[in-house]
Order: sequence, then C-alpha cells, then structure tokens
Amino acid sequence: MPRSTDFLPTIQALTQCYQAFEAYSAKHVRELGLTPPQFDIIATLGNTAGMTATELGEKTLITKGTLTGVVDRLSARGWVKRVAHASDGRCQIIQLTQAGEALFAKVFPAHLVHMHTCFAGVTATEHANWQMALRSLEQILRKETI
Amino acid sequence: MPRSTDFLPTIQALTQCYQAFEAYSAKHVRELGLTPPQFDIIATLGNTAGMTATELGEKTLITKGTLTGVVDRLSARGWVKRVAHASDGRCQIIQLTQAGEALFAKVFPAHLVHMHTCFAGVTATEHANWQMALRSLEQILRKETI
DNA sequence: TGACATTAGTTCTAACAAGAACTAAATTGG
DNA sequence: CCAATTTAGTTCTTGTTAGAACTAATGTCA
Repeated sequence: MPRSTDFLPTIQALTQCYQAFEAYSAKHVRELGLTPPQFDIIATLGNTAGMTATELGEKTLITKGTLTGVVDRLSARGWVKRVAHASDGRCQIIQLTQAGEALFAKVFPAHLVHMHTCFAGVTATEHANWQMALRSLEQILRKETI
Repeated sequence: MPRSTDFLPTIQALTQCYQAFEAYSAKHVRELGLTPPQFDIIATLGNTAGMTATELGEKTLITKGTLTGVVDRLSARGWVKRVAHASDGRCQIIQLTQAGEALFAKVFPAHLVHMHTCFAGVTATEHANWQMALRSLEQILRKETI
C-alpha cells in the first residue's frame, strides 16, 4: 500500500543520476571545444552520408528551430555543410565536411574513452540491471504521454 | 568480460528515461503557466520562510547567474520578493509573496497529482528497485567527477 | 588595524530551448 | 490540372544555461 508521494524519491534519484551523467559528459565535451548539442550532431553525422535536418532533429532530439542555429554555427566553423536534396526541393542534406570527418575521428573515440573510464570494472550483469530498471521506469513515464 | 562499449545502452537508457520524465513533467508545468525552473523555485520556497539565493541555487541546481534572471521574472510577476538579510549585507532572502503562496497552493498539489497518475499501481518494491539502481549508477558517474 | 582573500549577488556573452509565425516546395483531391 | 493542405526549414520571441568578469560586503590574520 504505497503512500501517494512514494514516487518523489524515485524522481529525485532519476534527476540526480541524470545530472551526474550530464555534468561528467558535458565537462569533457566542452574541453574538446564543443557544446553538448554540437557534439551530438557531429557524433550523429559521423560514418553516415548525411541526413535531412528533420532526421537529424529526430535522432538528436533537437527541435527544428534550435537545429537551424546549431547547424549554422557548425557550418561557420567548417565542420558541416548543407547540400540540396536530389529530388525534394524542400529538403537539405546536412553532412560532415572533410574537416568535420577529421573532428569526428578525433573527438568521438576520445569521448568514448572518457565515458568508459567511469565504467571500468562494471559487469555485464550490472549493466543489464540498470537497463532493465531504466526501461521499466521509462515505460511508466511514457504511458501517460501518448 | 564486458566489451568496451557495453556502457552505451546504459547511457542511452538513462537519457531516454530522463527525457520521458522531463517531457511529461514540463508539459504540465507549462500548462500551469510556469517554466520548469520557475516551478522549481516556487516549489522550493513553498512552506518555508524564504532562503538566500545561494541556498535556493543549491536546492534547485540553478547556477547563481541564471538564478538572478529567473527570480527577476518571478518578482516582476509578483510571486517572490527579495528581502535584506538581518546580519549579512551581502545576502538577500528570497521569499514568496502572498500571491506566490497562493500560486504555490494551487500549482504544487496539482503537479503532484499529475505525476502521481503515472505511478498508480506501482508497488513500494518497484520504487525501491528503481531508487537502488539509480543511486548505484549515480555513484559510478560521480566517482570520476570529484 | 589594514592588506588580502572569500563570499554573495549581478551583469555580460555566447549558446541552447520551445513554440509560434512565416516561406517555399511538395502532395492530394476533386 | 489546380486549389487546399501538408511538409521542410528559417526566423522571431521569451526564457534558460554556463561561465567569466565584476561590485560590494564580510572574514582573516599578521
């Protein structure tokens, strides 16, 4: 018979856990000279032939209005370019430039290593437990959002 | 013997779970006419005699530079006020106005109910499991951040 | 007590965020 | 085939964010 505010510590734990991840990850990304959304886009475009802004927004969870600005700044630094879509005049393909590929090859593995150091010595079972817990909580939180 | 990228699905699950919470919670907060940080501040000041900006920032995890602006906007709408500290001339006590108390009494229980509907039927054991998993993951992520 | 460091809060800059309004290019239905 | 709708992306507004530089008040300690 759970009390009606039993969910508060769960939410608090989720928030604090996510903030710990965000702080740890973002600090390193900024040391690499990128903002978290910029890194997200470089990482998403890496090893692809590019994609439309809509697709990119769906993968990175950046809304289209924001995406324009982030891509503008990455483009100004010479890391991504906008290319006309072959058949649909409304679309643009956003892809890495050569400099962008080089940046990806440098920062993506570096960030993986950085994240990996946290998890040294963690067993596959522990990962499985976390993933199971997080997926079930996510399902609870999404079931009302439909 | 975990592969070196075993942690990626864990991070992905955490991110997606948090985003599910954030989307569900923030949507309701905005329907109440507040932004998430504004709600956070009203909720933190409710049922207190007020606190310094530093304390408020620690509780809400809003950095002091940001806090000035958020408090400015809440103050402009008449929900909070800044009062001089009795003994320390550098400090200000930020507290709810009467209108702020009324707002708190309206929006805080409403948001609790909204969040609670997600968790209807969830047992105390499930909450305990989530909290244990989240705390252990948080510890992993924080141990490198020191 | 008086130079020095610390602490509290504001201001400034560059960037992200959500959402609404807008333009242009498809697509669809009669 | 063409008017109405949908879709893709940009622009605009308001607000949040981190961090650095700044001002003012307080504490420290030789």
